[in-house]
Amino acid sequence: MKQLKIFLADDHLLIREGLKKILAAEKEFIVVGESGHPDDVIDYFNKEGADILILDLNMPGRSGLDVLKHVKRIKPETKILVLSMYPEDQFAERTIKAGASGYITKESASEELMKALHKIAKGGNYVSNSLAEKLLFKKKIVSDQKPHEVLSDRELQIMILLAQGKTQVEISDELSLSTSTINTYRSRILEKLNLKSNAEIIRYAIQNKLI
Amino acid sequence: MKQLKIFLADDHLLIREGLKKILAAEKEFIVVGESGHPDDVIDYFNKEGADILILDLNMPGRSGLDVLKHVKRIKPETKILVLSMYPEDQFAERTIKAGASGYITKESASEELMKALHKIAKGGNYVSNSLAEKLLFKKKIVSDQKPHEVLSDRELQIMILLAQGKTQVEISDELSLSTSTINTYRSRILEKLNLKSNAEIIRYAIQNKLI
DNA sequence: TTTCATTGTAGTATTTTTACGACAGGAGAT
DNA sequence: ATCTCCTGTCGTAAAAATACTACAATGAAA
Repeated sequence: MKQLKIFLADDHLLIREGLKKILAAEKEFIVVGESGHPDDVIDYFNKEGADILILDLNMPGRSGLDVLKHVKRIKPETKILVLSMYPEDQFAERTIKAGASGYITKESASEELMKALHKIAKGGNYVSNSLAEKLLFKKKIVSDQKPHEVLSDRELQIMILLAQGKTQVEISDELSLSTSTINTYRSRILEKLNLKSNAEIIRYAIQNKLI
Repeated sequence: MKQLKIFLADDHLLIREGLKKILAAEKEFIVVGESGHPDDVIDYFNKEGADILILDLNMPGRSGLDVLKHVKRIKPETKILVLSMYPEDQFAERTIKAGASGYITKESASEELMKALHKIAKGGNYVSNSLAEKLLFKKKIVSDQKPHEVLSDRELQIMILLAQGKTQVEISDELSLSTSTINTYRSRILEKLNLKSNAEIIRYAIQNKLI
Protein backbone atom coordinates (compact mmCIF):
# COMPACT_ATOMS: atom_id res chain seq x y z
CA MET A 1 0.00 0.00 0.00
CA LYS A 2 1.27 3.43 -0.87
CA GLN A 3 1.90 5.57 2.11
CA LEU A 4 0.45 9.02 2.22
CA LYS A 5 2.83 11.82 3.00
CA ILE A 6 1.64 14.20 5.63
CA PHE A 7 3.00 17.56 6.62
CA LEU A 8 2.15 19.02 10.01
CA ALA A 9 1.80 22.76 10.43
CA ASP A 10 1.07 23.87 13.95
CA ASP A 11 2.98 26.32 16.03
CA HIS A 12 2.93 24.23 19.16
CA LEU A 13 5.69 21.69 19.22
CA LEU A 14 3.99 19.65 21.88
CA ILE A 15 0.92 19.38 19.75
CA ARG A 16 2.87 18.37 16.70
CA GLU A 17 4.52 15.64 18.69
CA GLY A 18 1.20 14.45 19.95
CA LEU A 19 -0.17 14.37 16.45
CA LYS A 20 2.81 12.41 15.24
CA LYS A 21 2.27 9.79 17.91
CA ILE A 22 -1.35 9.53 16.98
CA LEU A 23 -0.59 9.24 13.30
CA ALA A 24 2.12 6.69 13.95
CA ALA A 25 -0.63 4.23 14.82
CA GLU A 26 -1.57 3.88 11.18
CA LYS A 27 0.98 2.68 8.69
CA GLU A 28 -0.94 4.34 5.91
CA PHE A 29 0.30 7.73 6.96
CA ILE A 30 3.83 8.98 7.20
CA VAL A 31 4.79 12.36 8.52
CA VAL A 32 7.33 13.81 6.14
CA GLY A 33 7.70 17.22 7.64
CA GLU A 34 6.47 19.61 10.27
CA SER A 35 6.86 23.18 11.28
CA GLY A 36 5.41 25.91 13.38
CA HIS A 37 6.28 28.61 10.90
CA PRO A 38 4.08 29.57 8.01
CA ASP A 39 7.05 30.35 5.83
CA ASP A 40 8.56 26.92 6.36
CA VAL A 41 5.33 25.37 5.26
CA ILE A 42 5.31 27.36 2.10
CA ASP A 43 8.96 26.64 1.48
CA TYR A 44 8.38 22.98 1.88
CA PHE A 45 5.50 22.90 -0.52
CA ASN A 46 7.43 24.97 -3.00
CA LYS A 47 10.12 22.32 -3.10
CA GLU A 48 8.78 19.00 -1.96
CA GLY A 49 5.09 18.80 -1.45
CA ALA A 50 3.08 16.22 0.41
CA ASP A 51 -0.20 14.47 -0.06
CA ILE A 52 -1.86 15.98 2.92
CA LEU A 53 -1.28 19.11 4.90
CA ILE A 54 -2.63 19.25 8.41
CA LEU A 55 -2.84 22.91 9.10
CA ASP A 56 -3.45 24.86 12.24
CA LEU A 57 -5.01 28.20 11.50
CA ASN A 58 -3.45 30.00 14.39
CA MET A 59 0.09 30.44 13.39
CA PRO A 60 1.88 33.66 14.03
CA GLY A 61 2.30 36.17 11.32
CA ARG A 62 0.97 35.21 8.00
CA SER A 63 -2.37 33.76 8.68
CA GLY A 64 -3.22 30.13 8.29
CA LEU A 65 -5.72 31.08 5.66
CA ASP A 66 -2.95 32.64 3.67
CA VAL A 67 -0.84 29.53 3.88
CA LEU A 68 -3.81 27.51 2.79
CA LYS A 69 -4.38 29.57 -0.30
CA HIS A 70 -0.72 29.64 -1.12
CA VAL A 71 -0.27 25.91 -0.91
CA LYS A 72 -3.41 25.37 -2.94
CA ARG A 73 -2.08 27.66 -5.62
CA ILE A 74 1.34 26.11 -5.96
CA LYS A 75 0.29 22.50 -5.38
CA PRO A 76 -3.42 22.31 -6.08
CA GLU A 77 -3.50 18.55 -5.67
CA THR A 78 -2.57 18.85 -2.00
CA LYS A 79 -5.34 17.86 0.35
CA ILE A 80 -5.64 20.14 3.30
CA LEU A 81 -7.17 19.34 6.64
CA VAL A 82 -7.61 22.38 8.80
CA LEU A 83 -7.21 21.90 12.51
CA SER A 84 -8.48 24.86 14.42
CA MET A 85 -8.77 25.96 17.99
CA TYR A 86 -11.78 27.99 17.23
CA PRO A 87 -15.33 26.84 17.42
CA GLU A 88 -16.24 25.77 13.99
CA ASP A 89 -18.52 28.35 12.61
CA GLN A 90 -16.12 31.23 12.77
CA PHE A 91 -13.66 30.11 10.20
CA ALA A 92 -14.81 26.88 8.75
CA GLU A 93 -16.70 28.35 5.88
CA ARG A 94 -13.84 30.51 4.75
CA THR A 95 -11.36 27.69 4.87
CA ILE A 96 -13.57 25.40 2.85
CA LYS A 97 -14.10 28.11 0.29
CA ALA A 98 -10.36 28.64 0.16
CA GLY A 99 -9.85 25.02 -0.79
CA ALA A 100 -9.55 23.00 2.38
CA SER A 101 -10.84 19.47 2.20
CA GLY A 102 -11.77 19.27 5.81
CA TYR A 103 -12.10 21.20 9.01
CA ILE A 104 -11.96 19.84 12.52
CA THR A 105 -11.27 21.43 15.84
CA LYS A 106 -8.79 20.45 18.46
CA GLU A 107 -11.68 19.30 20.55
CA SER A 108 -12.15 16.40 18.19
CA ALA A 109 -11.18 12.89 19.14
CA SER A 110 -8.32 11.23 17.37
CA GLU A 111 -10.82 8.90 15.79
CA GLU A 112 -12.38 11.88 14.16
CA LEU A 113 -9.02 13.03 12.94
CA MET A 114 -8.44 9.62 11.39
CA LYS A 115 -11.85 9.52 9.87
CA ALA A 116 -11.30 12.91 8.35
CA LEU A 117 -7.87 11.94 7.06
CA HIS A 118 -9.10 8.74 5.45
CA LYS A 119 -11.96 10.51 3.88
CA ILE A 120 -9.97 13.30 2.35
CA ALA A 121 -7.22 10.89 1.36
CA LYS A 122 -9.77 9.28 -0.90
CA GLY A 123 -10.58 12.64 -2.38
CA GLY A 124 -13.56 13.35 -0.21
CA ASN A 125 -14.33 16.19 2.10
CA TYR A 126 -14.83 16.17 5.80
CA VAL A 127 -16.65 18.44 8.12
CA SER A 128 -18.19 17.47 11.38
CA ASN A 129 -21.87 16.77 11.43
CA SER A 130 -22.63 19.72 13.59
CA LEU A 131 -20.78 22.00 11.25
CA ALA A 132 -22.48 20.60 8.20
CA GLU A 133 -25.78 21.30 9.82
CA LYS A 134 -24.86 24.82 10.65
CA LEU A 135 -23.71 25.50 7.13
CA LEU A 136 -26.93 24.16 5.68
CA PHE A 137 -28.99 26.06 8.12
CA LYS A 138 -27.15 29.25 7.37
CA LYS A 139 -27.89 29.28 3.67
CA LYS A 140 -31.51 29.67 4.56
CA ILE A 141 -31.36 32.04 7.42
CA VAL A 142 -29.14 34.82 6.30
CA SER A 143 -30.39 37.08 8.99
CA ASP A 144 -28.32 35.84 11.88
CA GLN A 145 -25.10 36.47 10.09
CA LYS A 146 -22.48 37.83 12.40
CA PRO A 147 -21.39 41.29 11.37
CA HIS A 148 -17.78 40.28 11.03
CA GLU A 149 -18.68 37.76 8.39
CA VAL A 150 -18.93 40.59 5.92
CA LEU A 151 -15.25 41.28 6.33
CA SER A 152 -12.93 40.17 3.59
CA ASP A 153 -10.31 37.57 4.54
CA ARG A 154 -7.63 40.14 4.81
CA GLU A 155 -9.79 42.40 6.89
CA LEU A 156 -10.63 39.63 9.31
CA GLN A 157 -7.01 38.72 9.61
CA ILE A 158 -6.07 42.28 10.43
CA MET A 159 -8.95 42.57 12.82
CA ILE A 160 -7.78 39.61 14.82
CA LEU A 161 -4.25 40.87 14.98
CA LEU A 162 -5.46 44.27 16.11
CA ALA A 163 -7.71 42.64 18.67
CA GLN A 164 -4.72 40.81 20.03
CA GLY A 165 -3.21 44.17 20.69
CA LYS A 166 -0.63 44.19 17.95
CA THR A 167 0.29 47.61 16.73
CA GLN A 168 -0.02 48.65 13.13
CA VAL A 169 3.71 48.67 12.83
CA GLU A 170 4.01 45.13 14.12
CA ILE A 171 1.33 43.95 11.79
CA SER A 172 2.77 45.67 8.78
CA ASP A 173 6.15 44.13 9.53
CA GLU A 174 4.66 40.73 10.02
CA LEU A 175 2.78 40.87 6.76
CA SER A 176 5.28 42.95 4.84
CA LEU A 177 2.75 45.60 4.05
CA SER A 178 2.79 49.32 4.51
CA THR A 179 1.37 50.63 7.73
CA SER A 180 -0.95 52.68 5.56
CA THR A 181 -2.37 49.50 4.22
CA ILE A 182 -3.01 48.14 7.67
CA ASN A 183 -4.57 51.41 8.57
CA THR A 184 -6.90 51.28 5.62
CA TYR A 185 -8.05 47.82 6.60
CA ARG A 186 -8.62 49.08 10.06
CA SER A 187 -10.79 51.91 8.78
CA ARG A 188 -12.83 49.51 6.73
CA ILE A 189 -13.25 47.17 9.65
CA LEU A 190 -14.45 50.01 11.84
CA GLU A 191 -16.87 51.10 9.19
CA LYS A 192 -18.25 47.68 8.37
CA LEU A 193 -18.72 46.69 11.97
CA ASN A 194 -19.78 50.11 13.04
CA LEU A 195 -17.10 50.41 15.65
CA LYS A 196 -15.11 53.43 16.63
CA SER A 197 -11.81 52.41 18.17
CA ASN A 198 -9.39 49.61 18.76
CA ALA A 199 -10.88 49.23 22.18
CA GLU A 200 -14.19 48.38 20.60
CA ILE A 201 -12.50 46.01 18.21
CA ILE A 202 -11.05 44.17 21.15
CA ARG A 203 -14.33 43.97 22.94
CA TYR A 204 -16.11 42.84 19.84
CA ALA A 205 -13.50 40.19 19.26
CA ILE A 206 -13.71 38.92 22.80
CA GLN A 207 -17.47 38.83 22.74
CA ASN A 208 -17.55 37.01 19.46
CA LYS A 209 -14.82 34.64 20.50
CA LEU A 210 -12.55 35.72 17.69
CA ILE A 211 -9.69 35.73 20.16
CA MET B 1 8.87 1.33 41.04
CA LYS B 2 5.81 3.19 42.08
CA GLN B 3 3.93 4.69 39.22
CA LEU B 4 2.87 8.28 39.42
CA LYS B 5 -0.75 8.98 38.71
CA ILE B 6 -1.35 11.79 36.29
CA PHE B 7 -4.56 13.61 35.49
CA LEU B 8 -4.83 15.55 32.25
CA ALA B 9 -6.93 18.68 32.10
CA ASP B 10 -7.08 20.30 28.70
CA ASP B 11 -10.13 21.20 26.74
CA HIS B 12 -8.78 19.84 23.50
CA LEU B 13 -9.33 16.14 23.20
CA LEU B 14 -6.79 15.84 20.45
CA ILE B 15 -4.18 17.42 22.64
CA ARG B 16 -5.01 15.16 25.55
CA GLU B 17 -4.59 12.17 23.32
CA GLY B 18 -1.29 13.46 22.07
CA LEU B 19 -0.13 13.96 25.62
CA LYS B 20 -1.18 10.48 26.56
CA LYS B 21 0.86 9.02 23.74
CA ILE B 22 3.84 11.03 24.79
CA LEU B 23 3.46 10.02 28.41
CA ALA B 24 2.99 6.40 27.46
CA ALA B 25 6.66 6.31 26.56
CA GLU B 26 7.64 6.34 30.23
CA LYS B 27 6.45 3.61 32.49
CA GLU B 28 6.90 5.84 35.47
CA PHE B 29 3.77 7.76 34.59
CA ILE B 30 0.27 6.51 34.28
CA VAL B 31 -2.64 8.63 33.16
CA VAL B 32 -5.51 7.94 35.51
CA GLY B 33 -7.97 10.46 34.24
CA GLU B 34 -8.56 13.30 31.85
CA SER B 35 -11.11 15.90 31.07
CA GLY B 36 -11.76 19.07 29.21
CA HIS B 37 -14.11 20.42 31.81
CA PRO B 38 -13.01 22.33 34.86
CA ASP B 39 -15.80 20.86 36.93
CA ASP B 40 -14.79 17.31 36.11
CA VAL B 41 -11.31 18.05 37.25
CA ILE B 42 -12.55 19.34 40.55
CA ASP B 43 -14.91 16.42 40.94
CA TYR B 44 -12.13 14.01 40.31
CA PHE B 45 -9.85 15.55 42.85
CA ASN B 46 -12.64 15.71 45.36
CA LYS B 47 -13.02 11.98 45.13
CA GLU B 48 -9.89 10.35 43.85
CA GLY B 49 -6.91 12.57 43.53
CA ALA B 50 -3.72 11.99 41.59
CA ASP B 51 -0.07 12.68 42.09
CA ILE B 52 0.26 15.14 39.29
CA LEU B 53 -2.22 17.36 37.50
CA ILE B 54 -1.27 18.61 34.07
CA LEU B 55 -3.45 21.62 33.65
CA ASP B 56 -4.22 23.78 30.66
CA LEU B 57 -5.11 27.27 31.71
CA ASN B 58 -7.45 27.93 28.86
CA MET B 59 -10.48 25.97 29.73
CA PRO B 60 -13.92 27.32 29.16
CA GLY B 61 -15.95 28.80 31.96
CA ARG B 62 -14.25 28.68 35.30
CA SER B 63 -10.71 29.69 34.70
CA GLY B 64 -7.79 27.36 34.91
CA LEU B 65 -6.42 29.42 37.74
CA ASP B 66 -9.57 28.75 39.67
CA VAL B 67 -9.21 25.06 39.19
CA LEU B 68 -5.63 25.25 40.28
CA LYS B 69 -6.48 26.95 43.53
CA HIS B 70 -9.35 24.64 44.18
CA VAL B 71 -7.33 21.50 43.69
CA LYS B 72 -4.55 22.88 45.83
CA ARG B 73 -7.03 23.59 48.58
CA ILE B 74 -8.66 20.21 48.65
CA LYS B 75 -5.55 18.16 47.89
CA PRO B 76 -2.56 20.27 48.75
CA GLU B 77 -0.12 17.47 48.10
CA THR B 78 -1.03 17.40 44.43
CA LYS B 79 1.74 18.56 42.13
CA ILE B 80 0.49 20.77 39.36
CA LEU B 81 2.18 21.39 36.04
CA VAL B 82 0.58 24.21 34.11
CA LEU B 83 0.57 23.91 30.36
CA SER B 84 -0.34 27.15 28.71
CA MET B 85 -0.80 28.40 25.21
CA TYR B 86 0.36 31.80 26.19
CA PRO B 87 3.95 32.79 26.41
CA GLU B 88 2.70 35.38 28.81
CA ASP B 89 4.87 35.61 31.84
CA GLN B 90 1.94 37.28 33.43
CA PHE B 91 0.10 34.09 33.94
CA ALA B 92 3.11 32.15 34.91
CA GLU B 93 3.72 34.19 37.96
CA ARG B 94 0.19 33.96 39.14
CA THR B 95 0.05 30.24 38.65
CA ILE B 96 3.23 29.73 40.60
CA LYS B 97 1.90 31.92 43.36
CA ALA B 98 -1.29 29.95 43.33
CA GLY B 99 0.63 26.79 44.00
CA ALA B 100 1.68 25.32 40.68
CA SER B 101 4.96 23.45 40.66
CA GLY B 102 5.76 24.20 37.08
CA TYR B 103 4.79 26.18 34.03
CA ILE B 104 5.55 25.32 30.43
CA THR B 105 4.00 26.38 27.17
CA LYS B 106 2.69 24.27 24.37
CA GLU B 107 5.63 25.36 22.31
CA SER B 108 7.84 23.26 24.48
CA ALA B 109 9.29 20.02 23.24
CA SER B 110 8.12 16.80 24.79
CA GLU B 111 11.56 16.44 26.33
CA GLU B 112 10.89 19.59 28.24
CA LEU B 113 7.58 18.24 29.38
CA MET B 114 9.31 15.12 30.66
CA LYS B 115 12.03 17.08 32.34
CA ALA B 116 9.45 19.21 34.07
CA LEU B 117 7.45 16.18 35.14
CA HIS B 118 10.42 14.37 36.56
CA LYS B 119 11.53 17.41 38.40
CA ILE B 120 8.22 18.14 40.02
CA ALA B 121 7.64 14.46 40.72
CA LYS B 122 10.66 14.65 42.98
CA GLY B 123 9.15 17.61 44.72
CA GLY B 124 10.99 20.25 42.76
CA ASN B 125 9.74 23.11 40.69
CA TYR B 126 10.10 23.74 37.03
CA VAL B 127 9.97 26.87 34.98
CA SER B 128 11.72 27.47 31.70
CA ASN B 129 15.00 29.31 31.89
CA SER B 130 13.71 32.34 30.12
CA LEU B 131 10.80 32.58 32.49
CA ALA B 132 12.99 32.15 35.51
CA GLU B 133 15.06 35.07 34.40
CA LYS B 134 12.08 37.25 33.90
CA LEU B 135 10.75 36.44 37.31
CA LEU B 136 14.04 37.30 38.92
CA PHE B 137 14.04 40.71 37.41
CA LYS B 138 10.57 41.44 38.55
CA LYS B 139 9.65 42.91 41.84
CA LYS B 140 7.66 40.94 44.29
CA ILE B 141 3.92 41.35 44.36
CA VAL B 142 2.24 40.68 47.62
CA SER B 143 0.41 37.43 48.22
CA ASP B 144 -2.85 36.81 46.49
CA GLN B 145 -4.35 40.24 46.32
CA LYS B 146 -5.54 41.19 42.89
CA PRO B 147 -2.80 42.94 41.04
CA HIS B 148 -4.90 45.99 40.39
CA GLU B 149 -5.39 46.47 44.09
CA VAL B 150 -1.92 47.90 44.27
CA LEU B 151 -2.95 50.78 42.05
CA SER B 152 -3.50 54.14 43.65
CA ASP B 153 -7.00 55.56 43.39
CA ARG B 154 -6.08 57.88 40.62
CA GLU B 155 -4.35 55.11 38.73
CA LEU B 156 -7.33 52.83 38.99
CA GLN B 157 -9.61 55.57 37.80
CA ILE B 158 -7.44 56.19 34.77
CA MET B 159 -7.14 52.50 34.14
CA ILE B 160 -10.88 52.09 33.95
CA LEU B 161 -11.25 55.01 31.63
CA LEU B 162 -8.53 53.64 29.40
CA ALA B 163 -10.11 50.22 29.47
CA GLN B 164 -13.33 51.77 28.29
CA GLY B 165 -11.46 52.89 25.25
CA LYS B 166 -11.22 56.58 26.07
CA THR B 167 -8.26 58.33 24.58
CA GLN B 168 -5.72 60.16 26.67
CA VAL B 169 -6.99 63.41 25.31
CA GLU B 170 -10.56 62.63 26.31
CA ILE B 171 -9.46 61.63 29.76
CA SER B 172 -7.29 64.66 30.27
CA ASP B 173 -10.19 66.88 29.25
CA GLU B 174 -12.58 65.09 31.53
CA LEU B 175 -10.29 65.41 34.50
CA SER B 176 -8.72 68.72 33.60
CA LEU B 177 -5.25 67.31 33.67
CA SER B 178 -2.46 67.40 31.18
CA THR B 179 -2.28 64.52 28.74
CA SER B 180 1.21 63.98 30.04
CA THR B 181 -0.21 63.30 33.42
CA ILE B 182 -2.59 60.74 32.06
CA ASN B 183 0.26 59.22 30.22
CA THR B 184 2.32 58.92 33.34
CA TYR B 185 -0.50 57.15 35.12
CA ARG B 186 -0.77 54.82 32.21
CA SER B 187 2.92 53.98 32.39
CA ARG B 188 2.63 53.24 36.06
CA ILE B 189 -0.40 51.06 35.52
CA LEU B 190 1.42 49.06 32.87
CA GLU B 191 4.37 48.63 35.13
CA LYS B 192 2.46 47.67 38.23
CA LEU B 193 0.27 45.18 36.45
CA ASN B 194 3.03 43.98 34.22
CA LEU B 195 1.07 44.75 31.09
CA LYS B 196 2.35 46.05 27.84
CA SER B 197 -0.38 47.84 25.95
CA ASN B 198 -3.84 49.29 26.12
CA ALA B 199 -5.09 46.12 24.57
CA GLU B 200 -3.84 44.21 27.59
CA ILE B 201 -5.37 46.76 29.88
CA ILE B 202 -8.71 46.16 28.24
CA ARG B 203 -8.40 42.43 28.50
CA TYR B 204 -7.29 42.62 32.06
CA ALA B 205 -10.21 44.89 32.89
CA ILE B 206 -12.71 42.61 31.22
CA GLN B 207 -11.31 39.53 32.89
CA ASN B 208 -11.34 41.15 36.26
CA LYS B 209 -14.73 42.63 35.73
CA LEU B 210 -13.49 46.14 36.14
CA ILE B 211 -15.66 47.18 33.24
C1' DT C 1 14.99 63.11 61.62
C1' DT C 2 16.82 61.95 57.62
C1' DT C 3 15.93 58.88 53.93
C1' DC C 4 13.29 56.78 50.61
C1' DA C 5 9.29 55.20 48.08
C1' DT C 6 4.81 56.63 46.39
C1' DT C 7 1.74 59.80 44.37
C1' DG C 8 0.08 63.54 41.68
C1' DT C 9 1.49 66.46 38.37
C1' DA C 10 3.75 68.21 33.79
C1' DG C 11 7.03 69.17 29.61
C1' DT C 12 9.65 67.54 25.49
C1' DA C 13 11.08 64.83 21.78
C1' DT C 14 9.98 60.81 19.07
C1' DT C 15 7.05 57.35 17.25
C1' DT C 16 2.63 55.81 16.03
C1' DT C 17 -1.81 56.27 14.73
C1' DT C 18 -5.25 58.27 12.19
C1' DA C 19 -8.11 60.50 8.47
C1' DC C 20 -8.28 60.96 3.90
C1' DG C 21 -7.30 60.62 -0.71
C1' DA C 22 -5.67 57.73 -4.45
C1' DC C 23 -5.40 53.92 -7.77
C1' DA C 24 -5.53 49.39 -10.13
C1' DG C 25 -7.58 44.78 -10.81
C1' DG C 26 -11.57 41.69 -10.48
C1' DA C 27 -16.52 40.50 -10.24
C1' DG C 28 -21.22 41.42 -11.14
C1' DA C 29 -24.72 44.03 -13.06
C1' DT C 30 -26.70 46.57 -16.99
C1' DA D 1 -18.75 46.60 -23.07
C1' DT D 2 -19.25 49.75 -19.60
C1' DC D 3 -20.10 50.91 -15.14
C1' DT D 4 -19.62 50.28 -10.40
C1' DC D 5 -18.53 48.15 -6.08
C1' DC D 6 -15.17 45.75 -3.47
C1' DT D 7 -10.61 44.58 -2.41
C1' DG D 8 -5.80 45.15 -1.79
C1' DT D 9 -2.42 48.37 -1.80
C1' DC D 10 0.07 52.92 -0.68
C1' DG D 11 1.41 58.08 0.58
C1' DT D 12 0.95 62.36 3.15
C1' DA D 13 -0.20 65.60 6.67
C1' DA D 14 -2.09 66.21 11.11
C1' DA D 15 -3.28 64.34 15.61
C1' DA D 16 -2.34 61.31 19.33
C1' DA D 17 0.32 58.28 22.02
C1' DT D 18 4.55 57.12 24.09
C1' DA D 19 9.03 57.15 26.58
C1' DC D 20 11.62 59.93 29.33
C1' DT D 21 12.78 63.08 32.64
C1' DA D 22 11.53 66.01 36.38
C1' DC D 23 9.76 67.74 40.72
C1' DA D 24 7.13 68.73 44.96
C1' DA D 25 4.20 66.83 48.65
C1' DT D 26 3.18 63.06 51.61
C1' DG D 27 4.02 59.49 54.50
C1' DA D 28 6.41 55.55 56.20
C1' DA D 29 10.63 53.46 57.72
C1' DA D 30 15.06 53.40 59.75
